[in-house]
Amino acid sequence: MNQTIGIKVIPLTILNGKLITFVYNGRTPSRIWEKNVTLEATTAQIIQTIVGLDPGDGYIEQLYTISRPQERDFDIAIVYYFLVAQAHIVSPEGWTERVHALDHPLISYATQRLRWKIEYTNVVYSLLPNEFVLGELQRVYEAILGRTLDKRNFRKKILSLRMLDDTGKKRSQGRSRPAEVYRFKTRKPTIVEVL
Amino acid sequence: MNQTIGIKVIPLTILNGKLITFVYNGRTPSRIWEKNVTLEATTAQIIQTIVGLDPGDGYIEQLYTISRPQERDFDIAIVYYFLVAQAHIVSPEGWTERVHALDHPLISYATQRLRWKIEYTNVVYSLLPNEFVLGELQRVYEAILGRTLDKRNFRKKILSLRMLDDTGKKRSQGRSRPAEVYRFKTRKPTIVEVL
DNA sequence: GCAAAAGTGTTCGTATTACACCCATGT
DNA sequence: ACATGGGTGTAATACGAACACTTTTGC
Repeated sequence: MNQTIGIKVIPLTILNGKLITFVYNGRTPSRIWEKNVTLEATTAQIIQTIVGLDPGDGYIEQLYTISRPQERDFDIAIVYYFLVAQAHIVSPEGWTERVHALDHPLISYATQRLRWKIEYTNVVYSLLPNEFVLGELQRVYEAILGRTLDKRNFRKKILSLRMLDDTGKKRSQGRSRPAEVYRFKTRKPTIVEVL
Repeated sequence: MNQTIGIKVIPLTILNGKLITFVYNGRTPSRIWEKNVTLEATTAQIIQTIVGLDPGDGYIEQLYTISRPQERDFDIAIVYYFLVAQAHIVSPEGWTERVHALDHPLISYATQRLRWKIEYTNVVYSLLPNEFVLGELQRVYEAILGRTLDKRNFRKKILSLRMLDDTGKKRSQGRSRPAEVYRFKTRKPTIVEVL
């Protein structure tokens, strides 16, 4: 029996104001790594074929490499997470929703990394549709940070980062005042100037 | 020919006020990973046998896993860095000093991670002897951050973190006023309370 | 007219920066 | 006596936290 190296991908999305992950038939999406394929390409293949999503629709980041992962299906697992907006997830067949907290130490580690990342990069874009209102953005931050935020302070902070463009459009949802619609200046991972 | 997984260790230390790394015969210390040995154990072995240091004398952290590393000696390299105080490095035979900046993108990534870590943990302890004076500590911070710091502000901040104990001893070096000698409260990685 | 979410400023406390001089020692 | 690094305080500013009411729409 030989060494097997696996790539695992933890898909993360926001559903109903919660940061959640999905498992497929009780397992984290994964595949054996084959020589002459980069780790990044394998990760993309997993997202494409197992998760059933377009890797380009989300944000991929390497999380950690562990030996002897619990599942015993690999000797080493190189773990990535994949952030994707709920809107891209079309047919959740065979998928089981899992709340994020205790599944795996790696998921809470991913959450930690995310908390830190959304403070100084624009990667939250990957959890939102192209156009959105500030309330939606705030709910994403709150889901990741696990606490509520003050609306005024949040808007002040976010707008000062100058990572959003005001589309000029307005959107009304239900019986409430219509909100300004925003869009990310860029949907590529970018470090936000803290000025 | 089969897949080969390598573990690499980037040793980092402070020498003459600079954060540097060492290579051995022009290569980063590494070895092939063998099944049934954890990554952590292999890393410790590399530090022990190739770097020639005691892993317990420094701080080890996983950095990143890459496929197709330049050296072509592995298909995949799982890279760690090892922080160690200059004082522990006894016989640098076969070792070549390398300044940190451009060697490898991973080294600048390690530097980034370090910059962020020393702000909220006590891991700098690993780059210092048991007892030291605040000037030495400041020089370590400056080497990692790559800029000079104001002495008064530095002392205020560091002492407010309450991660140091005053030994009561004084040390004079050369013709200057003797300095208070400090010691880390604990030499285990600890998250510093930001109070 | 009422429910629901959007939008908007000010105040306060804390943390960060900038900055200059005297001290204790070895030579 | 002088060179060397150690040690100390204050003022200005920037930043984050707390906080309440008005607006626009759908029903």
